[in-house]
Amino acid sequence: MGTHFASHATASHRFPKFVVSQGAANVEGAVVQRVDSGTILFAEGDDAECVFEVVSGTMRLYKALADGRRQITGFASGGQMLGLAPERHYVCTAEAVTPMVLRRYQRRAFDRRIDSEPGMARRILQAVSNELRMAQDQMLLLGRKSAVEKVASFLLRLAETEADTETVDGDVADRIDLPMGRGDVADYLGLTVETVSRTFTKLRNDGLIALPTPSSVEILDSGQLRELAAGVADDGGMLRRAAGW
Amino acid sequence: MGTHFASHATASHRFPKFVVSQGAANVEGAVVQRVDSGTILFAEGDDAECVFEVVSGTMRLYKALADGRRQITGFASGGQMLGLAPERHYVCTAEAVTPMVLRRYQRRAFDRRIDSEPGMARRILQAVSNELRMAQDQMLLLGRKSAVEKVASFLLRLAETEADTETVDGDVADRIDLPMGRGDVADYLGLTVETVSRTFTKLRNDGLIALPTPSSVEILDSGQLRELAAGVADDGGMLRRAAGW
DNA sequence: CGGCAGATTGACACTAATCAACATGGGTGG
DNA sequence: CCACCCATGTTGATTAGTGTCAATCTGCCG
Repeated sequence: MGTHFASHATASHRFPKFVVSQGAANVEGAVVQRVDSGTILFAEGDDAECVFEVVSGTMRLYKALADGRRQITGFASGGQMLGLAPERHYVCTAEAVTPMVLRRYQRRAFDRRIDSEPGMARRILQAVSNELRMAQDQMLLLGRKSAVEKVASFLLRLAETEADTETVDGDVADRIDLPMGRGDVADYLGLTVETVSRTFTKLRNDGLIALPTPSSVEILDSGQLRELAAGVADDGGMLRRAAGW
Repeated sequence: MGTHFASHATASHRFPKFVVSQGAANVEGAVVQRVDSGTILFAEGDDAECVFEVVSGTMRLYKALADGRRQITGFASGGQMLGLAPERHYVCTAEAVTPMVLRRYQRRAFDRRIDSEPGMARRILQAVSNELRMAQDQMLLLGRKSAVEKVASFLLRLAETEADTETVDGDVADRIDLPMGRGDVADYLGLTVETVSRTFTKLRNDGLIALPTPSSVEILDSGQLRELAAGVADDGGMLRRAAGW
């Protein structure tokens, strides 16, 4: 790891837009709300007054250190709920990657439903548990995977969620659209923009993926990608060759 | 990061004891259970048939890659619940670091109480949310902190939890007992044993901590430790000195 | 067409991993 | 009771993998 000075933080990271446009349609306690990309929906430490549901678009959820180093803890899109955990304050910052449509609920109304509806708390628990499971996978990725393994895992995860929303079976999509830029991917995987870029290039040169544009990826060899993601520690035979096996 | 081959995995990691001794006392659906250190209480992927509560001792919770690389996602001690999330399978492995006393509940009985008692689901939700918050802190640590920052954060976190259980105020304990070895600390922080050891030594030489024994730490300068943990990127003036400021 | 943000590539620096030797210390058997 | 042994921890030398700094490329929008 380097010296960590946030030399690559861009202006949009440092001075994000705090404007939150007010929505219109009101359906059973929900307010539909439209926000521009770059909008900070809520910041780490804010009073958790609302719960949000993503209708369309992608958000980045992150925590940051004093000097600007940032760790994206997850991306939220299509149907995902934000601010579910019954904490007094938001535990991370939520910022729009793309223009978005959201449903906003008042925390108080939400809590009432939790206490009244029998199955409600259970459903929320299910959602939070799911987040926890993903968080633990991410810890394994951040703590123990190499750059290629991280990127491979990331691509496969995206491919699976895209396949879930588009198809019925548990297959992976062969074409992924990346709503976020290299900087976001880097902050998600605990890498730098340059390393992410180099790793994409390496995977392309090795024939595992194609990059029609920087923001769209085609998966050419999902098998090898999966091996990398699972951490089989196959480095293309470099070790074997070096040792003369 | 290195080549990741688990050359430092010890025999106890590879061939842990799977024996789980059967307990005796039965209090309102709970079975008290005693296990030796090294015992695997449950493994990642096992059917989640029981919920456990730690009475005494410390457990490591971890996920592992195919080649043995291991990421400890957390340590569980005094009063903490394991296997709360309503998943069909355990999402990580739980192994005793020290000899332990546990209370074991049947999952089915637990689910019944969740559905019957109104406040129950909410309390579980609270516990799972707390785990999620800690998981996100850990992601920030793993993805964006340097070795010293990681170790400083780790020590402070331990000191705070020890203070919570011993004192009333929010102060930190000045003396910490580490139930786990350097290997566990390394796998928790995404480092190697050697780096953890070197970092402890560095903190001792800098006068921030004392090490009466390898498994007990005294905090001498919690202020500077906190600065390190918060990521103020103060490297003790190394940069300035090197550049001749 | 020009400008600019994002992405890529290259050269180099540096952190932490690897490999290896040595220290410590708690337990066991003679 | 002491010597040995093995697990654990520490320290040293070297290197691999990423980070950093800097230049260049690409594509989009005014």
